[in-house]
Amino acid sequence: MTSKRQLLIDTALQLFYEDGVNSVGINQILKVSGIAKKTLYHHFNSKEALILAALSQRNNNFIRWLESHLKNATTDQQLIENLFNALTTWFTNSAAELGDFRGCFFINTSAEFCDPNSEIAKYCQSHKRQVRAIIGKYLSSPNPQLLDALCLLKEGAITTAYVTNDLEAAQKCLWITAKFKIAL
Amino acid sequence: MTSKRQLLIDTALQLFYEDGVNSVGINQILKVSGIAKKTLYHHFNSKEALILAALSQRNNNFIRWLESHLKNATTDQQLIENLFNALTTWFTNSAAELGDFRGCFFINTSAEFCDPNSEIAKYCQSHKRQVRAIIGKYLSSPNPQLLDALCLLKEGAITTAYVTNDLEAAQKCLWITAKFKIAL
DNA sequence: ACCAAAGTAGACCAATCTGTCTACCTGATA
DNA sequence: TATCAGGTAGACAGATTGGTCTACTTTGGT
Repeated sequence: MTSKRQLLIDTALQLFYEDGVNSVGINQILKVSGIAKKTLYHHFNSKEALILAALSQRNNNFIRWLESHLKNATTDQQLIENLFNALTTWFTNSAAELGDFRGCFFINTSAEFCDPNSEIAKYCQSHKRQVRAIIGKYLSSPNPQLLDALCLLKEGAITTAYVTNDLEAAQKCLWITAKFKIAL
Repeated sequence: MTSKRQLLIDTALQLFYEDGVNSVGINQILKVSGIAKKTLYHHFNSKEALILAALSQRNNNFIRWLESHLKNATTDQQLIENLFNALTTWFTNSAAELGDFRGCFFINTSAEFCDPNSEIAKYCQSHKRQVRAIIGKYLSSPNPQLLDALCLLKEGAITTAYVTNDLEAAQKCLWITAKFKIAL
């Protein structure tokens, strides 16, 4: 069955997100999941392939979670509130689907893979594009400048919440957007 | 003399920033710098101590660079322009003092060290506090909300420029601040 | 002139890393 | 019933990791 494959991905994602991709060895993943090494290399060619699978899994989880928070917004103002309120639930470990907050898995993983042409770096880039597209989809009308502003504030909030442990970062973004009535 | 010590720090910082702290081994630093292992461990107790020294060096470089760009601003508007224009020169590799852009060394290093109580994570946190304080110092009057906005946008710009290779991220921040006349 | 600190080269250690391999077991399907 | 993908355990290989150590040389200040 593919259940072992899935268990490997789940375990890898959990550990990778928790400790960083380079800090987690194959053997640790095998130990935690209770799966044999041969089985891992039957399903994945290399550690990199497993990392990509974990990134993909996280991408799916994150996008499903994000979309569930944005979908019922009827105005741009509501969309903005939903977005940053959702981030706050994430930062405060109230978003069970995303696990204990340890920053953005894709930003963190990018930091560990310098080569911007690696598959891993490219995947992280595409994740950010997807997230941007989703937020844009729920805007009442195309508005690249507002979209840029929301994405930049979002990235700033995630980074700030993680590095400086400022759990209010997303709420501050809300106050900021409230101040500038830009194109709302 | 301490010249060897300094050479070690310079080499370590260069390699750490380029490839990530966990991807660079002690032996690589020794090879590049041409310094003996005994000498390294004479000056530093451990790799972690060397990392902390490299972080400190980078902190000094960055703050000196930042301050040089902000100091002659006479209005808040000018300060904001100086800040984000400076970031753009960094992103486009026109800030020689900071080396080829590879994101924020402190964000990247935080991503590699999960434990928020580690000395390294704490140092990264304190760097961000210092940068915030410097920007605040040059505001015409204390304005925590504006300061929050600038810091969040700044973090967002750095992260976005690095992960998605969007070199215009800082310029977008400028357009955004131009739109909202918040407390200027 | 002397002495301690700072430096050299590099062997060595134990641990860990990714990845390969042998030998065997299990269960579903043709 | 035969077959084959998927699974097990774990030894093994080859490289690399951070760090210690010995034995020796260079250098600068008193």
